[in-house]
Amino acid sequence: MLDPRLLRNDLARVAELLARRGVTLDTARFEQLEQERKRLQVEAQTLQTERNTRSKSIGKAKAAGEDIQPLLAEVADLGDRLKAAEQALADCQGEIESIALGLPNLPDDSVPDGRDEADNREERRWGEVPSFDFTPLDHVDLGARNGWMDFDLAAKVTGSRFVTLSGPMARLHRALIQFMLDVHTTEHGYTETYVPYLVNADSLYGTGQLPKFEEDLFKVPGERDLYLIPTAEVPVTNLARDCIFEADELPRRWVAHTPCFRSEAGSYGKDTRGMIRQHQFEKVELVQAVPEAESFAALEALTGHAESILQRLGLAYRVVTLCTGDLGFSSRKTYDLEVWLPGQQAYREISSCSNFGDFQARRLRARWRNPETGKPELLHTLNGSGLAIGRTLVAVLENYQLADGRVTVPEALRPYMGGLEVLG
RNA sequence: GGAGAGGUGCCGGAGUGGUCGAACGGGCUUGACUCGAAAUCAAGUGACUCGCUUGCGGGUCCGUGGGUUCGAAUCCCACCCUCUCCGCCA
Repeated sequence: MLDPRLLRNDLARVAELLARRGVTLDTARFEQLEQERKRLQVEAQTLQTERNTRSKSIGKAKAAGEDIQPLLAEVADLGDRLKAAEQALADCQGEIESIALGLPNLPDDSVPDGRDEADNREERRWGEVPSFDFTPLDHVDLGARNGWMDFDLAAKVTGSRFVTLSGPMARLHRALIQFMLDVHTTEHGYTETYVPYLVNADSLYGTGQLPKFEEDLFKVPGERDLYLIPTAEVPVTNLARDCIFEADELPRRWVAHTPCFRSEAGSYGKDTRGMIRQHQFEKVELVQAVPEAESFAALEALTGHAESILQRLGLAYRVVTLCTGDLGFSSRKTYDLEVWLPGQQAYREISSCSNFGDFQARRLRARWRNPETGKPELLHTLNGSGLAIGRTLVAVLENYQLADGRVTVPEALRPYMGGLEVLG
């Protein structure tokens, strides 16, 4: 959520920045609601003051043994007027809040303007795009070998956009998870964290998936509705909800491996082949909570942590800054890491590293106590995939394939594969 | 699933209708004492928010949401969560 004070005091600038994202804010309507809010709030609070003072004097009079009937008569209609005023204020504030909850974060100045991913800005490339003296297969064909990867089986068990892995392929999948967790915990200073895969609505409001993006989620109906997590970002970032951290407890760096569940509504016909876009996939997620001053340095560091995984696996990739039109709802700046996939002859997203500023923290009431002021201040939250496991598996298969369909195991993963050098 | 207990400030823990944002203890901060420290003494110590604004004055918050009342931490209703015992279970 945006800073309500900014919305009040500099609405024109907010509207201007939102326009960069292609979002139109009805400033006239908003200003009108704000004025209304102000008027109603003063009115309601005046009535509350009156009620408080009068009730107190009734209490005193009664204690003194005086007749309170005349006093009671004086306040006869106060309750009704107060109730009406409070209701009007609540309605008005509700309306303002529903607008505010629907507004995305403001893009940082360094974010390029643009409409869609075609306008993203490439920052750098790493690694050599492999060349083959044969026509490389994609991961679906490679995985079909020996029944290691089977989409039909998964379709029978569940439906489309699921996969089953078998034998060494399943082990390679697991090896990637272990490898990534080990690197981030031992070398990058993250604390390994295990979290629930079902979350309540409050958590999803906190990180911004609700109220706007419910259709992307799998909902589990029950006495109290729960949702399957679309990313570990939700449970992990919510660890900081309603917290006030001391300065020496920061920065917080969490890493968690979780499955992720996405309904992929609206992506019909997109990436229907293979493991690129599934309803269920694994991810190792990096999450940080830091003071504002460290926010942007933390984004660079976090992106570097994710990059280091690709580098150790020897996978060519590029880093792009998402343009305003491609930026996620809660993010003010995002770097995507795109890995080279020989099967598609293209760079494809494998990690998304975002700085949310205080946008999530405000919804979460995630704060820290600034020793300089002694006051609680909103934290800045960040997260990034480090990395998406399914897509990394795809990248390893396609980039390390041999002419006969076998696959070399990247050296970094061999300790996790019992020393195995070649799959197949 | 059955039975019971409970959710109060950073922590422990009082408070069962009126000056309670909340006793008391601990913690923490500051000051005094001390060469220094400990002990002791004194003062201070919640969050959020509104209006005018060096400052001042309000409001809200005692699990959450409703209700009763002039007035609710205290009474009523619903829900959530935690703990104990029994059952079931990986």
